[in-house]
Amino acid sequence: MECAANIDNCQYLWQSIHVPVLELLPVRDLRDCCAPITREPVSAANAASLAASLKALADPARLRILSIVAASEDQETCVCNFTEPLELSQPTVSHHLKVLVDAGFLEREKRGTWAYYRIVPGSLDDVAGLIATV
Amino acid sequence: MECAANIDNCQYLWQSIHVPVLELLPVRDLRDCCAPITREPVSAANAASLAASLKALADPARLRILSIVAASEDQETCVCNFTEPLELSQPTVSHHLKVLVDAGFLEREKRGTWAYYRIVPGSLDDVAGLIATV
DNA sequence: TCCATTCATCGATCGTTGTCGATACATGGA
DNA sequence: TCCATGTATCGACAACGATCGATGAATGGA
Repeated sequence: MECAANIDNCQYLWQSIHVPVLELLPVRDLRDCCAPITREPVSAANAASLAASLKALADPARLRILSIVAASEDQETCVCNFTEPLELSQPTVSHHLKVLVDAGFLEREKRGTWAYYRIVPGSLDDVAGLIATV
Repeated sequence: MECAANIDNCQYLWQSIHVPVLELLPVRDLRDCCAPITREPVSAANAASLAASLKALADPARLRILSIVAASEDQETCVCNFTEPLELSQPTVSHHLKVLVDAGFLEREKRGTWAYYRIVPGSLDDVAGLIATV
């Protein structure tokens, strides 16, 4: 289930990238105050999609979680490695991990009693690229 | 006052970029479950700073506002151009504009009765660059 | 089979935030 | 000076989200 949600999210991100965000359109009517809009701004759907991804990133604890995973030797970490540096309870850490998995930034693999998290390759760069195209 | 807040925010962003986010540190103690951490993760302060910037961006209306400004012919727009495409009330639009100005993504200039907004050059690319370094 | 450990989920709390109507402020024209 | 217009601010409300303790589910070992 988590895996499916993850794939969906990746596809969503992928679509957002390959949809032309800014397209040339005929100039609109002049107004009293401002210059006309020469390009079609980002659509409401694309804005909502990117906003959802950014919302998943816009939390100090989640940014540090991603950083901790990226900084670990095997590029993966179990939950027990987060609670101490973040100074957060285990349920709270699990909550943040779920948000990041659902948003497509982390993938989860359970081996025995432990759950290991890895960064989905390219996911952060994708969002960074989308921001620059707004 | 708004101008000062704007400058402060830019400096904050600037510092975040030039502070080395990931620094090499001696390997920590091995644990039972996970590989050791080989690099120092992003600090709590830097994470909070970046999260604040991302939080300002993580809203569909604000992303569309930035897009509308970027798509306008003179790279600047007055408030009256936002309410219609966003389908939001004027106070709500003003609220979002204030958030973006406080976060350092927009700058505001009042000419006569109208207020014009421009994108602070490089601000979006700065955040995009920071995401890739997490 | 029983227990300890790891992690996810649930329910509750409380601060944050997006939204709007009402209002205040500023500007320019009559 | 008075009024119309554009914009910001205020106050309130509802929805959201970060957090935690308690609990449940799964796994592995004794």
